[in-house]
Amino acid sequence: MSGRYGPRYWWPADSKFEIMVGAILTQNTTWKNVERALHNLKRAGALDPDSILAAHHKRLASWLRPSGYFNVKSKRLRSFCGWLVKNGGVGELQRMQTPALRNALLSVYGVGRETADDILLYAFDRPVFVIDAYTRRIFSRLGLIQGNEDYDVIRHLFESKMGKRLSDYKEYHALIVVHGRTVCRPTPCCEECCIRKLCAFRGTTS
DNA sequence: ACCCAGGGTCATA
DNA sequence: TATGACCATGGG
Repeated sequence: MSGRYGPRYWWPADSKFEIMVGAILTQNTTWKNVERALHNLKRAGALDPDSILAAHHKRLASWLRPSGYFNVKSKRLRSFCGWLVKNGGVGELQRMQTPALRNALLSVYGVGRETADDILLYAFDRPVFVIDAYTRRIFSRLGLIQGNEDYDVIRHLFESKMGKRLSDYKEYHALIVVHGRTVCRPTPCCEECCIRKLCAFRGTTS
């Protein structure tokens, strides 16, 4: 698919921290709305852990408002920044082994498995495959998984079958999300259109 | 008016 | 382990 569609412009950001913030803000939310929230943070000069920790909840929530769930995301972003600072920042955390770093991320309030893996893959450059709703939907349609397996079961399946190239992990997830948007939700509206849209994935998965 | 989006937490059984 | 309620904005 990379050959056919070329590299997607994926997870644009000026810093590792911006990627991490984006990973939390994009939870069940369109990227367009996340960009607005990120823009608010930048415009306020608050796109850094210290500024976020220093801001009052009311103000932080107002910056995050466009990304939805602004009250819970304010708390989640706060807890994440607290963890980041407490552990010496990105540079220090980068020294950890991937499994330990993943467990550390999962211990943070507001960081679940998918968010943790987004951060591991796109901010810490670790070869971890991100499983999202699109991955389940597309690959269950292809008959390669049932779809309701545990997150880590599907993750290990992908990681065992696709080698270890970091760029492949980043690119494949990007392609899945970009194309997953065009695939019908759980109940196919029609077999024809779904099969046509899924054609792009055949050959890369067989 | 309805459905959905690049999820996670918490209570409950 | 496995559901369900809840969070909330913006676009189709």
